[in-house]
Amino acid sequence: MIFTKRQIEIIDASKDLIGEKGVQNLTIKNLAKKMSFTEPALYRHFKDKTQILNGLLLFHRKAIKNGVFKILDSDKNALEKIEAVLKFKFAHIEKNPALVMVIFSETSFQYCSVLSKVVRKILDQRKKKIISLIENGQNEGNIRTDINSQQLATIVLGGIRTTILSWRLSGFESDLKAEGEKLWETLEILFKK
Amino acid sequence: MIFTKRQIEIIDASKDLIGEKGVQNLTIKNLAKKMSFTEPALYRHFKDKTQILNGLLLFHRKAIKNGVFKILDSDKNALEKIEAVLKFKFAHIEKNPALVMVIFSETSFQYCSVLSKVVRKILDQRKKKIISLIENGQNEGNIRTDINSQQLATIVLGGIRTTILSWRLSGFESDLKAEGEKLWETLEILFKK
DNA sequence: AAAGTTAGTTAGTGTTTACTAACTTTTTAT
DNA sequence: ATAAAAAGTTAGTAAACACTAACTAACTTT
Repeated sequence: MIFTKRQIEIIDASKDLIGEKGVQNLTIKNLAKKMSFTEPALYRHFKDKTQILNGLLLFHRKAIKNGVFKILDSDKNALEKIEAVLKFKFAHIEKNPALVMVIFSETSFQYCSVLSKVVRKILDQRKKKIISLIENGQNEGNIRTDINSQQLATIVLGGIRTTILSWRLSGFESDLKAEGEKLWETLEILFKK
Repeated sequence: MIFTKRQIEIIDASKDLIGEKGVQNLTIKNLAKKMSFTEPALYRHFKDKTQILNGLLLFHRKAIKNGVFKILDSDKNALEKIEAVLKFKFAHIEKNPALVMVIFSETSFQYCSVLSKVVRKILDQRKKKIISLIENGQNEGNIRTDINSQQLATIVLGGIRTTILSWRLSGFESDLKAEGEKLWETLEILFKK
């Protein structure tokens, strides 16, 4: 999927709207106002509202994917890679608080099949990546092997999610990066052989 | 807060509607249909829609609170109590899948101050309880003390949340209780001194 | 038996929603 | 320079939304 300039502008505006007041703040009216043109103009660029949200998800998925790929391709060991991925994600999210709102809105998307599929795919791939990193770490001898990779991945993902949730509930005022560091310290101790 | 019979029936119907198709499926129209009476009749029992959702949250909060209190009052040690609380929660949620949808909808409530306060309070109290249980366990010498209770609580809550999320994304078809058991096994190993 | 209360009804309001048809302006290609 | 395509406009639609006014049947209280 490739986006035009205008489409990216619209995706960006959508992200801002959601970041300001949640998914229900993303209406065609508000979006048009933010873009300072009229509502029908939006339909020149996206078939319907679902496609805008779909675009938002795909666009940022690509951004995150690129960041994560660089880390995976580096010559760090698995444990260091997990740390780097974690830090990258917290940094990306701190810069784009709106994304959290989107990710946390799986519920709202659940009965829009197009969107729920995308969200599911994102979460699924993320889990797979973490699992394989953990397995690498176990093979390298840096991560304990008395708990299987699947379970350890649950712990990692859970830690990330809870940390982000706390940040959101604090009104984005707590220091997400600092909390992320703390989380990593904990995970490192728990995971070491 | 005390509820009439009819209010509880309405709360129950709301829970079902949300469970079927998410929060956005809870409309006055659908609710009236499910109750098989007309829309205005609902307003004899609740001031507005927000109060219905509020009622739903409070009603189930009470149910969970009662269950958890029994566990806290028992003569188990802290580690056993954490295990019992975990299992109780997974069991309660397996029986009331709709509740998950509500809990996972914090985002949708975030900009309705009444509801966001309630959700926040629920999550906050839950965290506090887990933290104090962990501290008890640390004092009893059953839980490692090289990681502070706050961080360990993040891990517990994260594990719960991720497990429930996976279950939901599986369309409520995976075995939540079994996944809960696995989670506990993992936590037990990780937490032991 | 009269008066009041509770819990329902019918019929409707105003607002917001996503979206469209028809027209105009601007940009691009030849 | 002109034709075509792209990107905007105005004016509107139908459907969904939460909610209300006015009325009534059926109980309860006194």
